[in-house]
Amino acid sequence: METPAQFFSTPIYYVNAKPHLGHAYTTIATDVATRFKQMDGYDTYFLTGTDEHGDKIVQAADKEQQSPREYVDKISRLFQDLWPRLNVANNQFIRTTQPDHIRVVEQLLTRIHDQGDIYFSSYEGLYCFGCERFYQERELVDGKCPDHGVAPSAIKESNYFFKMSRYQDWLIDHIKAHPGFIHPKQYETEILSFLKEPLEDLCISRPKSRLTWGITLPFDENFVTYVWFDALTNYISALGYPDGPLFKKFWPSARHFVAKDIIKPHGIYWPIMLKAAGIDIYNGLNVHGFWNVSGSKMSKSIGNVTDPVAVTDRYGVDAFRYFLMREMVFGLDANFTEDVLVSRINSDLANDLGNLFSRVLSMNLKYFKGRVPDPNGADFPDLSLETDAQTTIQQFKNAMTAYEFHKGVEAVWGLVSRMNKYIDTHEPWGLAKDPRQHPRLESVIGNLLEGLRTVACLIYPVMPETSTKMLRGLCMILPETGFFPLKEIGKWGQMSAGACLEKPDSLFPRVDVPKKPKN
RNA sequence: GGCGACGUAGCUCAGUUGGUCAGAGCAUGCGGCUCAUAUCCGCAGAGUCCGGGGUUCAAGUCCCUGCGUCGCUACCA
Repeated sequence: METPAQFFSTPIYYVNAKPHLGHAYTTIATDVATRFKQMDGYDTYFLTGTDEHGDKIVQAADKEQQSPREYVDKISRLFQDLWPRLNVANNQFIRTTQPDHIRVVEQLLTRIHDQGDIYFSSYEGLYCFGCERFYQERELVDGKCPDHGVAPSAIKESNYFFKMSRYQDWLIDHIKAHPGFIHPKQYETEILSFLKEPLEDLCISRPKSRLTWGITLPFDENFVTYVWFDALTNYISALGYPDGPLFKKFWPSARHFVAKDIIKPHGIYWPIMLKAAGIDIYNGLNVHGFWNVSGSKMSKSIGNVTDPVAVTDRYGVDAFRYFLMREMVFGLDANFTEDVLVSRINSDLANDLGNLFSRVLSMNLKYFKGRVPDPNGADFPDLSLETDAQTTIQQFKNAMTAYEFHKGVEAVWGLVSRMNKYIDTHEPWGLAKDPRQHPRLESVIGNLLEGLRTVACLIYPVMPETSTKMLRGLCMILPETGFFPLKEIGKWGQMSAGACLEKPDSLFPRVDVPKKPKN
C-alpha cells in the first residue's frame, strides 16, 4: 500500500513586524498536526515562509532608511530563526522574493490571462496623494483622509482585474460538496454567507508609477501584481509547480492553517485562482481564532504584544507548546495570561505528569533496584492498564485527526489521571511489605511503566522534547524518526525487561508563585 | 445597517447529530495516603446553562425575539 501524503502550510507571514504570539501559535499548531500525521503513517511536507512585497514593506524600509531588500532580509531572518527555537520542524521556508517563486507567479498569471480571466479596466476613485492610496467612502472621516485630514481627489486609474465572479457558483458547489473543506464548520458558514452576495472581481495589479516593489506582470511591464496572486501562489511554487516531484507527490493534499482574519483570500480567492488555472483544489483550510492577551486584543498601543521568545526563555519550549495547544479550542479565540500559563505548568505538567513519572520511577528503583519487571511474569488481569491505554490512544487519534488539539491533550491527561488513581488504589508501598505480594507488585509497576511509555509516545507531537526525555528515561530505544508510529504504541509489554532505570531529573520543576497577599 | 461568533459553577472554559448534559480544570473547605516535584487520592459546595416565547414525549443543544460582548463588512483598486 502506498504511503499517503499530507501537505501542511502556515500562511507566509508579512514581514512588516517581528514575530508574535499569533505567528507562533499558527506555526506550532501546524507543526503539531504534521508530527501527528507522521505518527499516523503519512509522508508529510510542512511549509512556512515570509511574504515580502508590497507597499507597507517599502514604507517600513524607508522608515529604517534601508532598501526594501535589506529590510525584508532582516525581518525574514527573525522568522527563520524563531522556528527552530520553538521546535518547529518545517521542511521548507519560502520567501516571495525568491526567483523560483517569482517564476511560478508569472506562469500562473500568464496562464489565467491567456484563457481570458484577467481583463484591463479603469477605475475612478478617491485618491489621497499623501497616503498614496485610494479610499473607500466609508473609510473617510468627514469626507477627508483620516491620516492627512485632506479631502482626497477623484482620479482615474487603470488596472488588471481577475474575473472571480465567473466562478462563484462553482465555489459554492465545491464547498458544499466537500464537507470539511473549511474547518471548523462555523467558518464554512461564514464563507457561504459571503458568497450569497455577488462577488466582485479582484484587482490584481498596481501601476509601477505607484509601486515597484513587486512582481512585474508578464503581460504588461508597466504593472506589478498585487498581494494575492503573489502571496497565495507560494503554496504551489514551494512545491515546484508544475512539474516538480514535490508538487506531484503533495498536491492537492494541502491543508492550509490560517487565522480567521484571512479566511476570505484563502477560502474564496485561492480556490478560484486554482480553478481558473486548471489546478486541483487544495484539500482544505484549518481556521483558528485569535489570542487575546490578559483579556484584551493584542496591540502595539496597549503594549501587550507577546514575544514567544521571551516566554520560552522563561518557561521552556514544551511548556509553551503545551499551553497553546491545551488552552485554545481550535477555531475559537483564547486568552493568554502568564498566571494561567504558570497554573497549567504547575498543575498539569509538574503535579500531574512530572510527579507521576517521578513517583513511578522511584518506586521501581526502590522496590526493584530500577529493573524493569518481566512483562511475561505473573499476569493479573485486574491490574492491567492496557485497555485504558488503548482507549486513550483511540481518543487521542480521533481528536488529533479532527484537529481538535485540546481534546487530544485532554485524552492523554485522562490516562495520567487514571494512573495516579491506580497507584492509590493498589498501594504499591503496601504490597512491598509482604514478600508474597511481590508478583503483584511487579505487575503494578510494570503496568505503570507501560502506561508512562504510552503517555511519552502520545505527547510527541505537542512536546517532542519531553517525549524523548521520558522515553530515554524508560530506556526505550527511539526510532530514527524520533517517535513511535501510532499503531505500534498500544501493544503492551514493549519495555525491555531487565533494563535498569535510573531516577530521572524532574521533567517540569514547579514555578514558584509568590502567594498573593489577601486583600 | 448587513453577516457571523460568543453569553454555562468564584475564575477559565468543555459540551459532534436534541434524550444520565447540568460538566472539567483551577480556586476554596474537609478527610485520607506516604511511592512522589509539600506532590497524589477521596468527598463537599454553589450555576433558573443571558432574558422571553415556540417546536417536541424530550432543548445549553433546534426556531423566533430581546439584551450584552466581540469580530468581519473583502478587492483599501
